[in-house]
Order: sequence, then structure tokens, then C-alpha cells
Amino acid sequence: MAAARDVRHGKPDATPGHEVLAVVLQVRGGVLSVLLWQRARPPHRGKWALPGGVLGGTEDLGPSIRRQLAAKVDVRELSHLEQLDTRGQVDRHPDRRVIATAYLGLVPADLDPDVPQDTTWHPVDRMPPMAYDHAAIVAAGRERLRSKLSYTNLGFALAPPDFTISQLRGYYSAALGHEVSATNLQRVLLRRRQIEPTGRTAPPGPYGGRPAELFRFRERRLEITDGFAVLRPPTRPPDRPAVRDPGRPPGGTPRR
Amino acid sequence: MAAARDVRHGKPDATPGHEVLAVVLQVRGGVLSVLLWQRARPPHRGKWALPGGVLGGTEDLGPSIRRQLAAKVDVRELSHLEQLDTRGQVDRHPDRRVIATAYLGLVPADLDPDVPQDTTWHPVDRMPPMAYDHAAIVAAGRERLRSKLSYTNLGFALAPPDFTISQLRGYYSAALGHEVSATNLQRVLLRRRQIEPTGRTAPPGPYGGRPAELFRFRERRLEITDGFAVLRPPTRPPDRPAVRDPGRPPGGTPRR
DNA sequence: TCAGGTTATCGACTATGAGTCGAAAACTAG
DNA sequence: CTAGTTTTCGACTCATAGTCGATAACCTGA
Repeated sequence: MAAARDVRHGKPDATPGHEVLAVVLQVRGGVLSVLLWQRARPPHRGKWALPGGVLGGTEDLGPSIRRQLAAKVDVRELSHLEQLDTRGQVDRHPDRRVIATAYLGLVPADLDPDVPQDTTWHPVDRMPPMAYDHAAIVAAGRERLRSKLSYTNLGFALAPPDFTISQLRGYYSAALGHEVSATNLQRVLLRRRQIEPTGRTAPPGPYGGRPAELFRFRERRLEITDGFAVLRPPTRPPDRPAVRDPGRPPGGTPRR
Repeated sequence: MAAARDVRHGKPDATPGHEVLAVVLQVRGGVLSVLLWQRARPPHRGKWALPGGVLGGTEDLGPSIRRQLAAKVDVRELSHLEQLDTRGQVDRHPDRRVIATAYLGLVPADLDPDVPQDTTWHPVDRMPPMAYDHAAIVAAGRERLRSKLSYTNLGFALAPPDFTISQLRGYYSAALGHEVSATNLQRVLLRRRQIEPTGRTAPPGPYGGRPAELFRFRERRLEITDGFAVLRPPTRPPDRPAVRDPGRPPGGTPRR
């Protein structure tokens, strides 16, 4: 691979091109999936690629990725978009030098956005043959999501506006790749004041069962959960009234 | 500022240039400082800028920032280097479109690398007038350092090979911006197995006092501290299939 | 040599948040 | 009403972090 460098790029001082790409993730049917389109033309004909394209000459990075994404999916359904990293390997593109800035996009579960013919969702655990270095970029996106679920409220971007704890558990376990306890998830997210009950309930399942309460995220923009940094500042002064169990008002529990 | 866009950039489809920049941080005299050089020529003559420069035509991003840094500081003294983010605002450079990929570099305390005439260290809390958007990039670098100190072993990049807990406390509090308890720091880093005693001690201070034990970091490459992710996988006991099965055997899918 | 001052280390205690488990609640179907 | 199902919640345990004070190990000066 490195051997190809010297012969492949004729113009050493040519300004490299710049493209933007996006790893768009969604939990679909309980499985974390990524939006890919299949290339119809060389290079990498037939392989699957991330949505994206070359940066416009007067276009900022963020607006550019939104514009490119609009060709593959309704951008309004994106619940989150953040920059991932930038890759400049000389040989990452076979024809010419292209620097790529990758983004991570998220779509709430239960949505099924219209996509073009060449575009489909693929479970991240069963990726098709990928073009360029896009497989590595997807891996970076998964990792970013996984880690941010721990110390931010990013769950809001995976979940629809209202959800039960069971559903939320499904989104988290799909994104994290391991089982998540519903009890613990609820307690943790309530304590962090990320979610709150809506007061309504979801209809019971086919076999009955207690109807699940519906919750929502208090905030649908990214916030880092404070209080989880280690080596905190010394005893934070009486700034915060010591968050007490926000869950229930005094007389909450039903009869006996 | 946005009003200037349309008149300033004549060639809408011109390929933008690409540069790399680095926020190089070091704790100097107990104060977190950043390496800056003063521009001798317009634009932004006299203002201070981050080390960096345009990306070579056959140069990867990482090698490029190392090459550019070599002009300002001995790169071999860098204890850490990682990509920060990429900025493509059309008007971030007054003359032409330049996309910048920023890096975060760290130099261990107690080193005093040779730097050119135009280059000096500046306490991050007293920044001089900055060129371009470099002030914002420095802020991003500080934040990255601060946050990674909490959940990685990045402290190794701030500290010299051997150090006392007191010294280490100084590096951490300078980088974090608040006091850090030596007792707690030692216990936390020992438990995470980030540091270990060398068996030697440092000479006592001018007023005597118990000589401090010397410690070192076990690993001088970045490692994320596991066990601090919230919502961990379920206590992985001895065996356990560990395989998630979205579809449950007994029940069917939710009713319709 | 010893008393007093200085700095580092360490153990004990407390606080907080997370993981586990099982009982009870609230439904459906027959 | 009973049996089966699913959700909710309290009580417990565990792990890690923050605080405080006692003790150790060194210095200087009388």
C-alpha cells in the first residue's frame, strides 16, 4: 500500500481535494445500522460507501455534510451530527489525493426515512465490502457513539420523542453491544436528570402485562453529564442543592 | 463578518488549501502554557499564532504536523500528539480559503526545549492577541486535555519520567484548573494501575521533611481507563455466552 | 542529642453512584 | 377469579472517590 504512493500521485504539490463523509447510525429492529450506498462506477464499483462528497468552494464543513446527506436521507430526521475526525492518507483514494472529514450522524429509532434506490441500512456487525477506508470510519463512529452514551445524554438521539424504559434499553444495548439492565438504566438516567416521565403510558403487549410508563429526554441537544469526571474540584460549594431522587413525589407508591 | 464572504473569495470552486496546526501544551512553573510564535508579516502581523503550516502534496496529516512543529520545537520532546478537530469556516483566513486540521501536542514538565526567536510559551490564562481563529483552537485543546485526564492515563504526557506525588499534583491542578488532593490523586492513579513506585526517593526540600517517593507511569502511551464507563456490561462472570439475541423464543413481536 | 518544624504517606471513615435481585403492581386472556 | 406477562420499585451489595487526621521521615538550631 505504501509502495503505491510514489507512482500514484503525479503532482506532489497539487492541492489535495477535500470531501466530507458521514457515518449515519440508527437502531433498526433492535440492531445498530449504518446508512450506505452502493457505488455504480469505478473506483470501487459495486462496493458500499458512506454518504458524502466533495466540499463546495464557499461551503463550511457542517453545511456541506448536511447538503451531501440530503441526497441520501431526509436531513430533518437527523437527531444529532458531530465531527468525527479527518483522514489524509495519501493513498486512501486510488485516483487522486482526497482529504476526508468524517461526521457522525444519528437518526432516532422507529423512523424509516425514505432513501434512494442505491442506498440501504446495514447492520454494523455485518458490513458489506466497503469502498476506500470507509470501514474504518464506521468503526470510529461506533466507538464514538458507544463512549458518548456513557458520559453524555446522547441517548436522546437514538430514541424517539417518547419511549418506554424497555424500548430505551433496546436502543442502548444495540448501540453499546451488550446487555443493559432496564432497572439500572432507568435509575441512572433519572438520577442524572436526563429523562423524565411524560405521565402517559404505552399500551400493554399482546400478552398483557403492566403498561409501561412513557418517558422523554429532558433535553434533546448534547450535554455532558457533569459529576462523572474523576478528580473533581474540591467539595463543590453549596452551588447545587444536592440532587435528590427526582423520581417521585412523596406519596408516589400505590396501595398495598 | 459573514457579510464579507461573498466578496472575499473570488473563485467559488477553487480547491481550498489545507493546513495543519498544533496546540502544544506544557506545565511550566506550575502554569499550563501554550507554544506560540509571533507573526512578522501580514495578515495578522504582530499577533500570535499556533505552529503549523500548509500540508505537503504527498504528506499525511500526522507526519505533516510533526514536520511543521520541528521548525519551532524539538519534536522528540513531544510526549503525546493527537488530532483535535478540523475547521473549514470560509472566512477563517482573510486571504484565501484554508481548511485547518488542529492537533493537540503535550510536552512533559521540567523540559525546556529550545525555541526560535519568534516563539515563546504563554500561560493559557493570559493569552496575547491571537491570529485567525487560533484562540478558539487553544480553548479546544485545553478542554480536550482536561477531559482526557479524567478517563485516560494522559497524565503520563504531562509528567517527566520520574516524579513525586506532590509534583504530579501540580501538573494535574495546572491542567485541570483547580486544586487536586495529593492523597486522592495517588490513591486513584494507583488503583487504576496508572502509576507505580520506582523504589527511589527524591531529596527532601530546603526545610527538610519526609523525602517523597518517586513514581512513574506504567505506560507512556495513551490508554483509556476501563471501568469508568457507566452502564457497563453485566458483571461478566466465569463463562456466559455473551451473545445478544434480539428475538426472543417464547413470545412473538409486539401485537398490532 | 533532642525539640520543633516540615513534608510525605497511609489508614479509617464517609459519600455517592452503580449493579443485582426479587417482590409487588398493573395489565390480558380465559 | 386465576394464571400468565411485563413493568416498576425498593432494598441490598459493591466499587470508587473525597476527607481527615495520625504517623513517618527528614531538616535545622539549640
